[in-house]
Amino acid sequence: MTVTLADVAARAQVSPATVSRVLNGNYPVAASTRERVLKAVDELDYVLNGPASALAAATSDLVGILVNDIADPFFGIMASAIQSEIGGPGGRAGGERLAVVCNTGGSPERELTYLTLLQRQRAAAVVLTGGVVEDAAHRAAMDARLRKLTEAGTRVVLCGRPPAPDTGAVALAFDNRGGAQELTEHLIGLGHRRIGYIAGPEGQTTTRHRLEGHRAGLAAHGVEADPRWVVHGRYDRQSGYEAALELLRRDASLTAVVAANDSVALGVCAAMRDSGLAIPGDVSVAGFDDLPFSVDAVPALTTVRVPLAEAGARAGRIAMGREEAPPGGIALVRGELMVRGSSGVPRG
Amino acid sequence: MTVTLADVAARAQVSPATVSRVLNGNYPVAASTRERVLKAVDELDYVLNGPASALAAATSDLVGILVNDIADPFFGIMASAIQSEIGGPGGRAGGERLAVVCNTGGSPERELTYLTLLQRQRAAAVVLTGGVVEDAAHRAAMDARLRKLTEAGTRVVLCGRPPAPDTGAVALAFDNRGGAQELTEHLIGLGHRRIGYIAGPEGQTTTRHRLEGHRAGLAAHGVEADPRWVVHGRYDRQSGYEAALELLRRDASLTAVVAANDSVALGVCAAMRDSGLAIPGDVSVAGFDDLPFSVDAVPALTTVRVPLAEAGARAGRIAMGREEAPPGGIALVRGELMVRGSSGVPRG
DNA sequence: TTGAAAGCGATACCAA
DNA sequence: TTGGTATCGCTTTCAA
Repeated sequence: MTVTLADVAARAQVSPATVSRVLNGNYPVAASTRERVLKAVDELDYVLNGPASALAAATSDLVGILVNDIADPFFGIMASAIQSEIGGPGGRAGGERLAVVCNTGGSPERELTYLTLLQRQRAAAVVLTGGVVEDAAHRAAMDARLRKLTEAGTRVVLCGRPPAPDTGAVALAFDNRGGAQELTEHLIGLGHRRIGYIAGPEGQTTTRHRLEGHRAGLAAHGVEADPRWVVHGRYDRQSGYEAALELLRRDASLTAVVAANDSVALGVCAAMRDSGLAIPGDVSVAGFDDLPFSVDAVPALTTVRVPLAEAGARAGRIAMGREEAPPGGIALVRGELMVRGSSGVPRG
Repeated sequence: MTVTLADVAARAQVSPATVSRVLNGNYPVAASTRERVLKAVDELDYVLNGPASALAAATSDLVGILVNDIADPFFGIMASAIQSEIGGPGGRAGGERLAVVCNTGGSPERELTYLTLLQRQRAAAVVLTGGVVEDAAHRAAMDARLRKLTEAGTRVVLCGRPPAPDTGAVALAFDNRGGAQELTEHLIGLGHRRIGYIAGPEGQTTTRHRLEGHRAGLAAHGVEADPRWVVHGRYDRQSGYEAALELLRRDASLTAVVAANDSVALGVCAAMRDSGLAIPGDVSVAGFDDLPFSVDAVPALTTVRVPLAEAGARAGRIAMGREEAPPGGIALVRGELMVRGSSGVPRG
């Protein structure tokens, strides 16, 4: 029915072993035989059986990418960067690896389940992106799974989350604290003194680190830090919308708002518009290099550029083993934060 | 070394066949034995070998999703919708399927290569999204590949591209013409008469259909259609930026611009800002339900809602065989267009 | 309801 | 440089 390696071998009048060698190209084969084999492959329109070869070779050409939600442009860019790095068709590496994108939705259980599924597939590598819930039990479970993976020969990269010592996973951390602090100081530099902050979900690493950075920024300049000026929410637009209204309800005299990520910031914009709060012409936005819409869709802006896609790309490189783990196992990369500050605005 | 099914069988004191049955759950097994097996699985921390089982069963639990670029929010949303539909962990289906996301970058060759790679993996289903190059040779090659796939038992869905008769693939078409016409008429309804149009890459189905719809809209209302008011570009932000400038260079008296998709429209916004063209307060934007940023990031807008994610979800459903192909093999869904019109604006 | 055993289709080691 | 072949780990008849 379907064409197998043996069929090709028969047609080319060689052994299956030889065909395999030609196909994998990692073994010396006479030019003439190679010719014949390739011709047979072509004539029979032969397609290798992935599972069979993965079974025999004990490794597949699948690379897992865990993201919070692939519909979020942030993770889309990460996934895209990693993909071009691992080199499927069109990738610079020229390999033939396929990217398995897994939406965890931030759920610890799903995260674990996906890791098991990827282990089941004997994935060549797994890249975990974004923050993680700070929970001892979950962390232990994760570490166990990660260790299993690396022991089974899968390369594991933590991209934007804390290192996991003794698991064999390589970590590529983002400097969430530093990024947050820098951005808050940017607003302070613009003259703001009453700055609201919309944080991510409580209990997540990124949430905590960014908030710490924000506070550090305020402290460094002796700026007031009213606890009522901090609201927690999810990392999405709707949450940003609601949080912005809540902030203004608590204190309408705020002159700037820091949103924990771009999607949240867009929600803030929407809230200000819908609630009849004018968006001033001299609004200032500080965001990523990589989420162009956040920067370009709002007029009259100021940008603090924060390279990020490069982090994803680098993670891919590490996943594929083309780069060693950086000294200490960690590389610091600029964070993934966005600040939205409006001069002299909103008063409800 | 690694735990196998046999190990579990030994520990549970049953045959491998029984363990397999328990794990797959599609076969009657005594409750007591099942207990023992599951206990053994747990104790040994056994993880099924995917490739082995795929080889034996001649099918995998991988679902391929071909997109232009996963970094584009449009495709991110599509991929996300399809994923939740095919039911990995957390999906409603509760299955254990993994999504393989493939970035084609619009390249016909990559498209073909990826299809081969997915065939190699014995993918359970493949969903192709977005438009396709209108080229006889490529079409023939694609059809051949698609036929191979369906013959091998892979379910194939064309989502947003023309049907491919006799390939066994199910098509879920977007009404690009209708959507474009509707949106252009929306602008006409707002009083615009000098409307620019930024089209996608020449030679693609979506490009042609949308442009046709736009022209039909103009014609239906006797509105002028100056050929100079149409510029072609890529479906990305930068292209929109350049095209907008080009349009205004050609004719600064335009009062509205239709962009062939959201990313392009964002580029238009940026161009207007950078070139010092004021963005009026009463700008009107018509876009998707699903790309919130395009709608929310621009103040004072009017929206024409065009459902789209539902198409992706439906594609997933069809891919998984939970829904039959609609009558005639085609379902029409609202298009994926965005209009950006500005009243009484830009003059350079 | 359970077991025995024959594949599934490549890979890679050992010879030649 | 090439061939023979055991092996990978699971699924699935066929019997019992």
